[in-house]
Amino acid sequence: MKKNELMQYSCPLGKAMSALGSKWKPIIVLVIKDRKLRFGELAVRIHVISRKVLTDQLREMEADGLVIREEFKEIPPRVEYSLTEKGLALLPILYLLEEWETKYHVYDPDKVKECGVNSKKIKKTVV
Amino acid sequence: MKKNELMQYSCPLGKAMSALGSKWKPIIVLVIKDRKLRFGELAVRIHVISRKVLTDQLREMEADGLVIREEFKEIPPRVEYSLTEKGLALLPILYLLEEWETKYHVYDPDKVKECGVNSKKIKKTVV
DNA sequence: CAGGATCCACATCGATACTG
DNA sequence: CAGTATCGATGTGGATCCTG
Repeated sequence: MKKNELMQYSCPLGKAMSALGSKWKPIIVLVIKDRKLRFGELAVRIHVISRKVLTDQLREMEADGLVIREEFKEIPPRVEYSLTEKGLALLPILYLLEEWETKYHVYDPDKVKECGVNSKKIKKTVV
Repeated sequence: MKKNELMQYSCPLGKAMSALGSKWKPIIVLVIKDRKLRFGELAVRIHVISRKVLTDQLREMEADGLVIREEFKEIPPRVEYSLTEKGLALLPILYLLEEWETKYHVYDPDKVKECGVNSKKIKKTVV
């Protein structure tokens, strides 16, 4: 997502969407939600995402002030992610979005496919 | 945005984001907001977006039940777009997002750049 | 006027291999 | 363990030209 192109027309909304407008960020926020998680735990919980992309997303979210990254200088390395106040403040809005989707949901088999977490399979069959 | 890959882990949120998770859709919703707009009017108001992409986005939003497309068989052609109930229901959430962004906004010159509508320039200089 | 069709450039994603 | 580096495939956006 080309962030810089988002900042136009409706500025605050543009910026908001640049902070969470990616595929993964809202989901990452929901996954971290209430407890610190290590990188590996995140990777397992959202294992449809490659580790590289997960890293990228987390870095951007850190830069956007959504998550806190704590690196422990240990062997083996340990890194824990948690939500900032800003990230936490996003939760109610995400819940509203879920409600909204649930309420106005029209079942469209072409779009819904499956909701399994094992997307490898989905991806292959869908694409 | 590969919509099909969004439907995992957190389903309702995934679907919600697939409906408005693109760069432009939230902005389009805000622009249409309270009155019907013709295609050309939309294109002018969001003139950073190419007409092709605007068309694509509107088509997807129509399929997602966010907007209504009314085509008048006239010469010259006229097409008017308006929000569905579902699209309207999204407005308060978008306003919350704006509030959220405004409240937690941290000024980061590397990210904010400009909020001008003339993004050609922005793009060139940024990239 | 509102687009459809093409073509091209560029980003982004995913897989793999490697490192401290 | 938690990344980084690299490469290739895929997707997406923009520009241009064409049509009813």
